[in-house]
Amino acid sequence: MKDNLLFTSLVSELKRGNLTLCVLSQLKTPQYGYSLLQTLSEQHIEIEANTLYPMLRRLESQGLLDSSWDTTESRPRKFYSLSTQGQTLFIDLLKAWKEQNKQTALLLGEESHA
Amino acid sequence: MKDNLLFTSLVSELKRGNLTLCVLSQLKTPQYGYSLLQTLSEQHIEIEANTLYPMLRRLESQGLLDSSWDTTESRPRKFYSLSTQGQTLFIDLLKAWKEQNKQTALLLGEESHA
DNA sequence: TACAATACTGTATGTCACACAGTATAATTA
DNA sequence: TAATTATACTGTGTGACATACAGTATTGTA
Repeated sequence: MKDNLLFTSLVSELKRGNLTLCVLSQLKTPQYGYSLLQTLSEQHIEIEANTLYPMLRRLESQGLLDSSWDTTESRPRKFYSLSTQGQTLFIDLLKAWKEQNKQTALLLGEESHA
Repeated sequence: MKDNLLFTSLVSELKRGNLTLCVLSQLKTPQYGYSLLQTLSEQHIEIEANTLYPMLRRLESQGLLDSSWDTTESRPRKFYSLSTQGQTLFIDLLKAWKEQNKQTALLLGEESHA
């Protein structure tokens, strides 16, 4: 719809924090990168491999995710899941997301019928 | 509530794109930095001066805002308002925001009663 | 047997929120 | 009337992140 570069980058900024929340929400049960990519895509959450893989490594290094390699299948897969800290943080982050959305919607709502 | 640094930075990421949208929404009528700071604060949108001022300059340099100095009052004030391009972009960005929120809410909603 | 799909790693770039530092005037208060 | 606070900005640096680009290697399929 919009081939405007500026628009694209603003939408990207819009997605930024949301993507982390979405990924965390999916990792109550272990998943590996590629499966997450597909799950999220099916749920209409667009995230690129180039974004997801670094993000998973980052979240692990921050202590929010645990990981382990599964080598029993045909192909080695790195499974990630929420650590204890990750679970707690996800709950708080979800709360923050809801609160922020509520306030933003109020602001934009008032504007929209002005 | 949370003095956790990691949590703080994740919330900050969450706000990132939203703040731009909020600021754009307020500039259908001209406002200056300091007044915006107060308006947004009253509407429970937390944004720091250190964030807002560079953002206004950025949005102007990107062509989304026009600006003009008002020197008739006691204190010089730089007024910003949406440019034509800014108006169009705001409408598209608002659409993108709504769509993204809908999809995210669906994903998180399904998770929350799992 | 070539090609697409799967499943990653590693590095570089540009943008942004925010910190920190600074300038300067008006209004308030002690 | 002197000190302080609120107003109203500019400028620069840092760290985090999304994404681009490049690469590795295996499996399934046409």
